[in-house]
Amino acid sequence: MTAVLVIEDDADLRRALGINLRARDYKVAMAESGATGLAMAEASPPDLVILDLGLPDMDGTDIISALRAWSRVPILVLSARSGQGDKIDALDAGADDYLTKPFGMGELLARLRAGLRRRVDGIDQPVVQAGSFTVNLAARRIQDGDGQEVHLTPIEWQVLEVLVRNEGRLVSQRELLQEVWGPGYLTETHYLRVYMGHLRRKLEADPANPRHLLTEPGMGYRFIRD
Amino acid sequence: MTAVLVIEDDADLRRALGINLRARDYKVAMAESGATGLAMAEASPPDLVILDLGLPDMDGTDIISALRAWSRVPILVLSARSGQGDKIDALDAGADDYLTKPFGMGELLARLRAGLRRRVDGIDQPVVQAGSFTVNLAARRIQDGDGQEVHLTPIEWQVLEVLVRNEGRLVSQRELLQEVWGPGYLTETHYLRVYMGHLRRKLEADPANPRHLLTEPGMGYRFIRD
DNA sequence: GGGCGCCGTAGGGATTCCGTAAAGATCGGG
DNA sequence: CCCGATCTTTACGGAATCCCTACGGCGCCC
Repeated sequence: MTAVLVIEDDADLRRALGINLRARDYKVAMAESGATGLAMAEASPPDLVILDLGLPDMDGTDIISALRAWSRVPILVLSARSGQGDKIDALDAGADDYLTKPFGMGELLARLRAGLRRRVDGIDQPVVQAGSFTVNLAARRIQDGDGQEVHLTPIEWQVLEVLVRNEGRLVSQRELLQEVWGPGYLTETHYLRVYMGHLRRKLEADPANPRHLLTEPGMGYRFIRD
Repeated sequence: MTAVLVIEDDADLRRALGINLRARDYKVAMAESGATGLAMAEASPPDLVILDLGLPDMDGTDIISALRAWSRVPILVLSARSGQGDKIDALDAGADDYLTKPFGMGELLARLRAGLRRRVDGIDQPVVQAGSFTVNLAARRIQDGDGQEVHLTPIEWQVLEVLVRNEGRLVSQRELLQEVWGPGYLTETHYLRVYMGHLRRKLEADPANPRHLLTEPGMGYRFIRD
C-alpha cells in the first residue's frame, strides 16, 4: 500500500487530508511539526510527502533540504503564500510541486497521483551500510568499522554523498565536479584524485585496494556496498 | 544541452518562452500545433515538453496520451482554464504539472527545473539482457553469465553503447567510427576489429563464435539479444 | 592455385590517466 | 594577529588504456 506522510500544523486541514487520503486507500502518517515529520520520514520512509510550508518550528525550505539530503521522495508543498518567490525557493530546494491555499481536494489528489506515478525506486534510506563503514545521510555522520566516528571536511562529504546516493551507478568525473565544485570546474579532474584519496584513507580498510570507492579509469567513480 | 519542446499556438507567448528559455541555455524547439508537436517529439525526443492545452487542432489530453504512449518525458501543461476538472483530467492523462495563465516566468522556470531534476535522477534503467550477459547502460555496469562484474574501458563502452542502443539494427562501420572516434577516423576500420575482439572476449561465452556481437562482412556490426 | 580483400588476434611502445605526498594559499576563530 | 583546518596547486612514479603494426585465416574472383 502506498504510504503518504502529511506534515501539517493546522488540525482541521490535517484531519480533512487524512479522511480523504484514507478513503482512497493510502496509508497515512501525520506530523504536526517539521522536526517530528523529519523523524517519522527517517523512521519509516514514505512514498510521498505532503508538506505545509508555514510550520511554526522550522523553515519550510530547511525541511525540504533535510529530506533531500537522503531521499528523493516526491514532495508536494502546500502554502498560504502565493508569491512567486516562495514557490521558486521551495521548488529549487527540491520540492516537486507547489499548491497554494485554498485548493480543491480533487486537484490535490490528482497532483499526488502524478507525483506517485513517476516514483523512483532508488536508495531512499537515511543510513547506508558499506561493509567496513556506515554512512548516515540524514544525520551527516559516518562511523568506521570499529564504530568510531569519522570526521569529513565539507568537500569530502559532498563527494561521498553524491557517490552514495548513486550507489552502484558510475558517476562521471564531469558529474561529480559539477555537483561539488560547480560548472566552472568541469575539467579539474585532479581535485577528484586528491579527495578520493582522502576518502579512501579515512574509510577503506586498505586504501590502496579500495573495495567500496572504485575508480573507472577515464570515466569516473563508483560506490558499491559490497 | 537540455532540449525543451514548446507546443503553443499563441505567437506572443511562444516568442516570450523562446527568449526566456534560450537565455537560460536551453535548446528550444517550437511547434504551433499538436500534430506538429507530436511529430517533432518523435523526430527528436526532448528532455521536457511545455504544452498549451488550448490548441486549435487537437484536444490537450489526447496530445498527452499520445506522448505517454511511448515516452515518459516530463510534461508541463499551460492552460487558460483554471477549473479543477481540467487540471485533474490533464494530470491523470499523464501530465506532470499544470500551470494556469497568467503565470510568472520565474515560476514556470522553477517548475521546469523541478521537472528536469527528476530526469537526471533517472527513472529509466535501460537494462538489456543478452543471453550470456546483462548490460545496464545507465549504471554503466555489466554482469557476466555467472553474475560476475565485467570491466570495460571507455572506448569499449562507447562501442557497446552504440550497438546496444541500435539493438537488432545493422550499424555501419562509418557510423561506429563517427560516434566513437569522431569524423577524422572514418576509414580506420581496424580499430573496430580490435575493440570488437575485446568486447567478444569479455562478453561472449565463445568469443570465436559470437552469438550477440555479430559481424556483417563489408558492412558493419550488429547486436542481438538472442 | 595464387592474389586480393576482409576479418580476427596478439603484442609492444607511446600516451593518457591515476594515486600520493607535500607545499603554498585561503579562510575563520580565538 | 596568529593558528589550525581546509582547500588549491604542483610534481612525479606507476598503472591503465590506447594506437599502431604485424601476422594468419577465410572466402572470392581471375
